[in-house]
Amino acid sequence: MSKITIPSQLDTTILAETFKLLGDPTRLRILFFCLEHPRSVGDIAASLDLSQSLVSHHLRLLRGARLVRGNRQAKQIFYELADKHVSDMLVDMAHHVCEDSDD
Amino acid sequence: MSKITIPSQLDTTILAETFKLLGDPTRLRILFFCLEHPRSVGDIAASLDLSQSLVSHHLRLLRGARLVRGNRQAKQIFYELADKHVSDMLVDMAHHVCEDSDD
DNA sequence: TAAACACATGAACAAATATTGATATGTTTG
DNA sequence: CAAACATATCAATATTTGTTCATGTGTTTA
Repeated sequence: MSKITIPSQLDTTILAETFKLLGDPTRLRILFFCLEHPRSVGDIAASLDLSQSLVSHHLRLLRGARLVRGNRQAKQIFYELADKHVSDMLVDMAHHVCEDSDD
Repeated sequence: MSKITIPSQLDTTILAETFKLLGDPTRLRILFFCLEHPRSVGDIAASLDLSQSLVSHHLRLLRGARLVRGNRQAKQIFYELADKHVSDMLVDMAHHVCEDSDD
């Protein structure tokens, strides 16, 4: 049930790559910005004061890890979190950081 | 209730630093190895086939972020996860990665 | 079809980071 | 106190990674 399973070295690498992607403030800001509803690349760049190129680069990485997905709507592409797993995890972690208890 | 709270930019930086620490395979292996019960530095190094120096460096970072804590027992220092928050989070994330469903 | 718009990509560079090897600190035992 | 042991720290290096600038791709509108 609640038995702890230690991941293999391979799994650990995969898990680390996901964490690594979340370990950048810019990428986290993008993710949280897209948390409530899909956002266009331009909107992300303008609202977060980032260059369009930079946003695009980060989105590519996030896309590659299936953390976000985007769908075209006319000229724009709207990005949202890939699934509920991801968004739940983000919100959970945010809460973990907010809390300060040591036990 | 289940209202999403978007962290401020400062919180995003702190959150990113935590993720960044978890975003290294070696560090993750160390953490999972110490998940069940405290482990000495030498045991970690030997079991995970890492140099003692490297393990010590990583433990320093993990210690700084209060992800692990160690207490001396004679010559050795045994490290364990800092609190249940951290261990739960690790286990949860491991499960997230293991699951493959898109919904 | 050509121009305008929105986004993606490639090359290049600076900054951050993991790892190593040598050395220092602290603890125990003779 | 000296030697042995376990861990920590320092300096240096090699790799990774975030960011920028210039350019490319695809979609819409005139």
